[in-house]
Amino acid sequence: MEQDIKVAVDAVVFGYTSETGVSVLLIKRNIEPYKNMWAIPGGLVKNDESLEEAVQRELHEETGINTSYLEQLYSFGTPKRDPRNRVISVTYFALVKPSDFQLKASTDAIDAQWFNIKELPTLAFDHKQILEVAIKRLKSKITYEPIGFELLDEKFPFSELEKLYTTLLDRPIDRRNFKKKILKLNVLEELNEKQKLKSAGRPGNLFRFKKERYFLLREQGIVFDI
Amino acid sequence: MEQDIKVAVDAVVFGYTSETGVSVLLIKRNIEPYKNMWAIPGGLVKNDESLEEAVQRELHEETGINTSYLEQLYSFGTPKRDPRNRVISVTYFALVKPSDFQLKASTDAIDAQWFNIKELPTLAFDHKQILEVAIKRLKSKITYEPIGFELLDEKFPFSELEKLYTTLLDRPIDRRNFKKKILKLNVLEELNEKQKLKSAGRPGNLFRFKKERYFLLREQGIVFDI
DNA sequence: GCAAAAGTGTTGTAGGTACACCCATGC
DNA sequence: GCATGGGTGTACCTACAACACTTTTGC
Repeated sequence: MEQDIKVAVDAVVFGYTSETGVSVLLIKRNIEPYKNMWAIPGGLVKNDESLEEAVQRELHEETGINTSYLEQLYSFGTPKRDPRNRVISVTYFALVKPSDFQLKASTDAIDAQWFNIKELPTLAFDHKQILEVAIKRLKSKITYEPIGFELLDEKFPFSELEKLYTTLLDRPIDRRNFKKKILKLNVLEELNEKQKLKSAGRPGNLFRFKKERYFLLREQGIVFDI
Repeated sequence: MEQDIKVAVDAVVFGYTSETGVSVLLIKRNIEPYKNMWAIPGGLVKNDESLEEAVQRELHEETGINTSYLEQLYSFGTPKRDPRNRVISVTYFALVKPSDFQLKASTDAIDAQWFNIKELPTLAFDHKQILEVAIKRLKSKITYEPIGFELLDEKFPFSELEKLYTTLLDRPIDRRNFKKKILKLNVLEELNEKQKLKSAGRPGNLFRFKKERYFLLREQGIVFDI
């Protein structure tokens, strides 16, 4: 028999806010199978578009989001992973700043929503497994590439970066040592602005990351340990 | 129009011998397109087999090789990468000991042969690009996982391991420091046998790697720097 | 003035790097 | 005996980890 396999792309999109922690973007499915269940955004690749184009398109259609940090994660192809047909899914890993976007649902999705990675709902298909791979990648990546900056607002107090790392690594970090290491990368620019605190406490200086230096480091596959 | 995309798997198989250095296994295509050109072994996935099963099957059919070290590398899906149809290729990365196998060609391949990674022939499709990704992965992986052992014979003199690393890293290594680092991993067992040299020189002790310890390290995603 | 959060330096230690001479074998 | 390759130890230095008190702000 002729090969009868479909090709899909799915995107695991991570975001971070200090209130909600590290979150992943999920959509509520509007069609069978797994109707009304939460799933990773994605869909079938069109005949004439590249895989990357397909992810960006599906992501935009289903959630309204565009992302500048997108890398391939893994391809899943177990025969029965989709009950309808055989579907190979090429999955992607994306990082965004949630505050940059207003989530919007679409025809295929009733709803699109951020979920803290520690409080995930039951997921459609093998998406639980995909998320596990993605979360593992995120946790490992943050220790050797300064991707934290993709997740933070343009200007942020140093404590935000520290909170992000603490959350992801799931352990406390020594503030002084952490700051020394990050500053040594020379990727941060300290601004003459202070953070606006909601409550008591000394306001911290705001930082911005230097784009050129940051992209240079990423290209060189920079290695740093936290 | 309905989706019309085929799914293939391809395997980049690396081997090492001290005579030929780090080599990759290629097949000479027996069919159009790119007939008589060298290519990475692979082929279309069958409807009811997993991706891993497909790679192992194709690899065995085309070259006679079985591999115990196999991991997914990357998926390539540019629309025009195959001139016939749209084909998504899920590529894999394999390590073998060339001495374990007698290469044999098959119907789809006139010939199967090892090529030093520095002396590659012109390749079919986008296989040059695939190989570049694979070689990059190999070079980086060898610095943080002790995969070198997958490439060496069961018993080997320490100098073989050193040669392998020197070749892959493309720089000289301090023998004493290298030995200290490797031995600290506690993954090697020193045997009471000496190497048989072809020419002059003091014969070295043979080593064997401790399987349990080695697999434990791999599971833990061990990090070591050369 | 007190609670909350940010800012800041030093010291000890472990691990990495650099480095050169002797030993066993083949011819 | 000479050429080839293997085996081995030390000293310096850098980089990381551990660690606590002061400052600024809100209330």
